[in-house]
Amino acid sequence: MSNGVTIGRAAAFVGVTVKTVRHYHRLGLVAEPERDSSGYRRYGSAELLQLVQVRTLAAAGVPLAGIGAVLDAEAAQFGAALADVGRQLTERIDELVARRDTLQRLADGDRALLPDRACAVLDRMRDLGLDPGYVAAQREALVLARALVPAGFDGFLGQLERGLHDREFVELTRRAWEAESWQPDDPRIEELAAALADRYLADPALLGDHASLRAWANAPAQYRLINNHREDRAPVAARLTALTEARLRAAGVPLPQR
Amino acid sequence: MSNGVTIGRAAAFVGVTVKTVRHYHRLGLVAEPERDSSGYRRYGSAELLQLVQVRTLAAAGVPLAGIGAVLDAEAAQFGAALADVGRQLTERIDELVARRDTLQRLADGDRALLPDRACAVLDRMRDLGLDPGYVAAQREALVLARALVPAGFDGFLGQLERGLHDREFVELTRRAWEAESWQPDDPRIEELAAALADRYLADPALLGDHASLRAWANAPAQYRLINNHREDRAPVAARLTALTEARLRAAGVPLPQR
DNA sequence: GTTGAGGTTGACCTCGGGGCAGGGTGGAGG
DNA sequence: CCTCCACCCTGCCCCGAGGTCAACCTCAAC
Repeated sequence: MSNGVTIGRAAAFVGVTVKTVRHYHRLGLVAEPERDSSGYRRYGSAELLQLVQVRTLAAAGVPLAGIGAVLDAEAAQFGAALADVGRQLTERIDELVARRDTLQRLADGDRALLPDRACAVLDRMRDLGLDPGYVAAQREALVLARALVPAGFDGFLGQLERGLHDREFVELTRRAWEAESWQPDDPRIEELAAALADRYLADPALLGDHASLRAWANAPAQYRLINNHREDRAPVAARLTALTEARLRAAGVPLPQR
Repeated sequence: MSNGVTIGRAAAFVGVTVKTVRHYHRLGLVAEPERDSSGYRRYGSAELLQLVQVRTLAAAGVPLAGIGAVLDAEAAQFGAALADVGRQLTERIDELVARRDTLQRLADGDRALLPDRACAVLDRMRDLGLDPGYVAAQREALVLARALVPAGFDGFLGQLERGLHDREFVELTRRAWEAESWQPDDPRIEELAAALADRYLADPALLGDHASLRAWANAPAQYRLINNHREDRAPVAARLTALTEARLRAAGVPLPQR
């Protein structure tokens, strides 16, 4: 007799691949048809009908794992089940759209990973003639700060902005970066630390506002990490920072514990 | 010294799970930090920075496999790479939206798997008092026909509609369904087949229009499958169909070969 | 007889991790 | 000291919806 069609024809009729049909069999969504004398599956109309039903639901986005239940459920539950699937689809769509929006903000120019205000600060640093290496280091510190201490990020930015408006402070910053080429025991390092501490004490706003200081105090581990960033590649700067911090602490400034 | 933070803290800082961090290590997206004396990973700022960068891109929908390349690429390629990812995201979003739309059409009432016109035909069958079992069988045949011979589907529908407008034909259909309770050798079966064939020959439009007939002729395997659907559960109807077809062929009607 | 198309099973791959097993480590409390 | 609890380590299998590769078998045509 050789009743029915082979799997290839059945798959073609319904518009799927042979693999997919076998996959549905393995999941129990479509009954296995009888085999002919040579072991080939022979599909009759009943199996094709199931295949069409499963395919229609799958193409509509119903997860394969839920198709069995949907087909078993009669009328009343059927609509509810489909509505449920639709809700899940909507959620995933919204998530993907949000991702794409984030991506577009990232791709907007090369200013990835940081908001516009931070990019402006970095641009300003470049314009002031600060070393590109220093600017890059600040950029990394900002990226870290934003992720690790989001509550203190705006304060951190404000602190940087204020520093850039202070000509003397900018000069000190420039020298501090140049100090990297000095010997580690150069006596000028101590001098520079003292000058920096004096500047901070003369204008405490350079250390950040109240909210910002509190945020840092609440996250000492993060403060240490960000503050020590690039320490290995800039040992002189590290020593400079330590000396300056010591002086500030001695003057009563409540910096987070090291 | 115990420098740096453990994996759990690092993960919490960045807002991911410990598993995710280790996953990134395995993919080479974040450098493995040094281990302390007990074998624990100790994260410094450099690793955290990488983690933040990777996380930001991943959250924006960049596939992990592409993040390495994106981070390596400088400025110019960076934007292009992100734009590319954005395009892929848009494609997937469109696909999901299309799925959801399909789903909503399906969920609209219990009339799944078939278009409105077909549902109307089935409703009309019910209204005419035809047996629910018969209507269900016709529904399955329509689902199959739509998937297997889309070109002939509208013609098939039209054929059914015309039949429903023919009072005598409806009566014959009703009797044909009742015939299932007869013995397989009941002489009334032959009579009924003759009456059906006569009715078809009296109004050949009941067999479908030209386009429809051509579509069936081009898909004999599908015709056979759909025509023989439920044959196993309705042997009398099967015999009835065969007898009727034989008469029609004898009268010169070009039905597809069995 | 041979060739090419199409059938059979099975095992392994995708992507972004989640979950569990089995065991080690460190600090706090009885 | 012992125990509890939280945290860390590695390694394995799991998810969805199939794709891909391998090795072999069968059918129809030349």
